[in-house]
Amino acid sequence: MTDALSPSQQATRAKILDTAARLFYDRGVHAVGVNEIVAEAKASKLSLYRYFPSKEQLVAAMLTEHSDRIHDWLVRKTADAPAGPERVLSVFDLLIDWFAQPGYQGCTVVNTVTDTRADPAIAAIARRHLARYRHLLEGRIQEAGLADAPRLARQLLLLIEGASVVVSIDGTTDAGADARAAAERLLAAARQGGHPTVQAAG
Amino acid sequence: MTDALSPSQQATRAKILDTAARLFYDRGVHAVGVNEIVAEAKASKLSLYRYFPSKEQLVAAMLTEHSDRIHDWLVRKTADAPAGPERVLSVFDLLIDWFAQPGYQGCTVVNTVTDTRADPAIAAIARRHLARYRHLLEGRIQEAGLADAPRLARQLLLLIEGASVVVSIDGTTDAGADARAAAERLLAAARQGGHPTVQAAG
DNA sequence: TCGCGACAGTACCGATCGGTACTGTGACAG
DNA sequence: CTGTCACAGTACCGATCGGTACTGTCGCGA
Repeated sequence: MTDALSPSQQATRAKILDTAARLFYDRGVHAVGVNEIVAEAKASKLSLYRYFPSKEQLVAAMLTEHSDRIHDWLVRKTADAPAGPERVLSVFDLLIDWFAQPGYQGCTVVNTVTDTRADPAIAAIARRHLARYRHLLEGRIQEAGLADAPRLARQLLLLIEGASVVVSIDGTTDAGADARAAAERLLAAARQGGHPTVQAAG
Repeated sequence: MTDALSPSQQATRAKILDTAARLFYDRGVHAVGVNEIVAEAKASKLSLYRYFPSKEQLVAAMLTEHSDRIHDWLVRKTADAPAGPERVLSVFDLLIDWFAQPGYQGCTVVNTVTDTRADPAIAAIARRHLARYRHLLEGRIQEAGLADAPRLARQLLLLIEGASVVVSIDGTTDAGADARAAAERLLAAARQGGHPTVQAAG
């Protein structure tokens, strides 16, 4: 095995990856060239193409690393919250803080899959990202002893992704709180155990 | 007033606009050049630049027209549905059909605002689009006699936008039904009049 | 019949794109 | 001291970008 990278090589690779992630997020994949990435990262194109065979694969590596980091962060942070429904809702509290960060422009995964519509590798990373997200939510919901966890997890994910989109378009963070309130109601309905419909409620 | 366009001029303009809308939706704004648009539309660049001063403004015109058309379509179709909560839910039925169309790649407004992140004109069109969407939902909710219409409208919009994103990434249409079921529960909770929380439900 | 204007088509412009080749330099191992 | 390797920097490649200029043609109104 000679394909292991030395510490300094890892540092160069990471520097390029971090710079690319920041620029891609700020302005979009198509609007940022490799020349700008290496200039900003104080690296050379030779280094970039040593670690990433093409711009496409640089984008894929960036997105994979980002998805992994977000997933680990969510797992760790929600584990700190008190058990029960509050732990499920803690996901929304994390997101509300995230949305409020200056320069928030929506979910990196969603933006990147939109930027690179024809790339099946990017699409696969995005599908995996959503699947892991649902898996995390489902686990937290089951821990809270709530029924119909798979469906609830899928529904909460809709609120999360919707809030991310609306926040980035509206420029306000209200959508985060709206999503949390909606999630609270959906969880409450599940705790009541029934499947009330509009008709049945009349 | 000599700035009115003759019927044949309107036809040329519309042909370019429709072709641009289709190509931009399929592959993204940055991935489609003006040469390809005029070739596909069987027009000339001279015609394109006669009616649209730049590619940016062509994109803006396309998005404005698209937003108007979607809004009119939603108003008209939901007006056909029976009054009451079912009319609110009819929005989701329309979207479920829409998501199932072959080649569905997400909401044009969201995709375009992601593609052209730095363009304030596009961002303004997108904000207006969401505001009209919320206004429509709010009206339908009020017609159904449900309380807390503004908040409910904002929450339903999160479900709609979230479902659009998830459908386009997952490649399945399940998210539409999930969004409808979640909306049904939120409407039922509003009809019960209370504001139940997870804590209060214990 | 004549003339005007919208038209499709094409050649072209400068700029920028992703990607390659090649410089010289500095660090480190034998 | 010497060879090696990763490095930053730069010049360069063909291709494509948005946008302009200029053909010749067609249709319509006077």
